Amino acid sequence: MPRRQRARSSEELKAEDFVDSVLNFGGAGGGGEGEDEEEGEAGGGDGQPAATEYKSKNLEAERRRRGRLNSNILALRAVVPNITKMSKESTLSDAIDHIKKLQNQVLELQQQLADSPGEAWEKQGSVSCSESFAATENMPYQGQVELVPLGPYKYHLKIFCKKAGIFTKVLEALCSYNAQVTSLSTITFYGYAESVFCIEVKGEQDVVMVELRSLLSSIVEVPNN
Amino acid sequence: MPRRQRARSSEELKAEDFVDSVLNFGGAGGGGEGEDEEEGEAGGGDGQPAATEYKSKNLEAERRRRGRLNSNILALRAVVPNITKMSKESTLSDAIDHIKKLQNQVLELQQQLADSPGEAWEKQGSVSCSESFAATENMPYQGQVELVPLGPYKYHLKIFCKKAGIFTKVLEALCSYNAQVTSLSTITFYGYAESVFCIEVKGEQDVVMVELRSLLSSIVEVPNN
DNA sequence: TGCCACACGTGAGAC
DNA sequence: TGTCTCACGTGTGGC
Repeated sequence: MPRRQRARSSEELKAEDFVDSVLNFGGAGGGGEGEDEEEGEAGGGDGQPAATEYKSKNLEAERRRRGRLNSNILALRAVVPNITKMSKESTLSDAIDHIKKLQNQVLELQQQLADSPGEAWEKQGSVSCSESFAATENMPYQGQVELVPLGPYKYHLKIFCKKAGIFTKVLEALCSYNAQVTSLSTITFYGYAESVFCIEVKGEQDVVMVELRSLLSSIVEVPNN
Repeated sequence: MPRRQRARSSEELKAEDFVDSVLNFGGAGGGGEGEDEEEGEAGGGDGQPAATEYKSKNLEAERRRRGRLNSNILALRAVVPNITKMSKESTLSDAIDHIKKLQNQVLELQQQLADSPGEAWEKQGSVSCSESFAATENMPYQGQVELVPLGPYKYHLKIFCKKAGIFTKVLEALCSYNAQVTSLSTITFYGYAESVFCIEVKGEQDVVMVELRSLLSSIVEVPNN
């Protein structure tokens, strides 16, 4: 045991020599064992006082790499709201949990939004609420578009569809044809929606309206994304 | 220069001694400089052949810690879909980007859901879409509830309000009063919504319906959350 | 060859 | 006191 201790201390001394010689702690380490490196430095002839005597090939590169890694950990800690402990490990764990939570949240919200239109009645309401509706199951789904002339430049646009994104596309299509929406009525049931737009298109010819109708049909009949 | 080289090599020798003595590379390192450690081992008296001679206090602990850290990095790489490079640094960067993206997505979806009823027309459509609506600004907001008897156990429930959560609460209230919703019509405009429910309440007395109406009023007139 | 990313064991410091 | 976390420089393998 004492011999082991002796051997260990001798190793430690050598280690200190080595580390100090690289880390420039030589001044603090001081004393007798420092002589070797100082000798070496003096021989090196560079004017610097016990500094920059030997650089391992990739000392600075490794230092930079550590810096980048640390910055990333820090940035990760910045974007994760719930940090339990200020340690790398818990930071990573919290980040993982947070990502999972966010992914679940996104999935939930998308589900809610997809089960619109009309306020996501069935999903947001509890099951008993859903049951309180008169049952009308297995309604066959078929997107439909009607464009009915009402008068000069006025039309009724009726659309029957199911998914949310379609409404936005319809609105954009109307915009692209300079159609003014003067009123809008939507009836919803079990996630299906029938909407009636009152639109005004100033000075457009019938052929253009046929084009618009065709565009709307392609939108509504597209498979639900 | 040659002297510097000499000094450096001497340091390297010491370093090798130290590292070898710890890493048990002594056999490979062999030769003259190995004598020191072997001497130490022999002195130590443990029968093992040049192995496990000295363990820094927390060698295994640090090894475990590294393992945990690595596992976490691996787990992080597992939950992040877009991994650009198989490196720790890019893994962390990708994780950060993914978290930011998810957070934005959640915010967007929540916005979309909150800007219902009626499919978030104004928000999802671009500004030009919003402008294509005939302007009806500054509509004074006042939640309203009407409960009109239609026949035996049948009522028309008319609700005018703005926010999404209210619909759910209304539905729950109807459920709690055993009101069957036979049909529903919603008209939306600029985020406001007027809904007409056709409901059936079997065998309830008028006083209960007054109670229900009062409950619905308290729901609708609540400040927008 | 150099460059890059990684794992390694160690010492220092916090608790 | 021990335990834990971290930063450090080095060796090594892949390109």
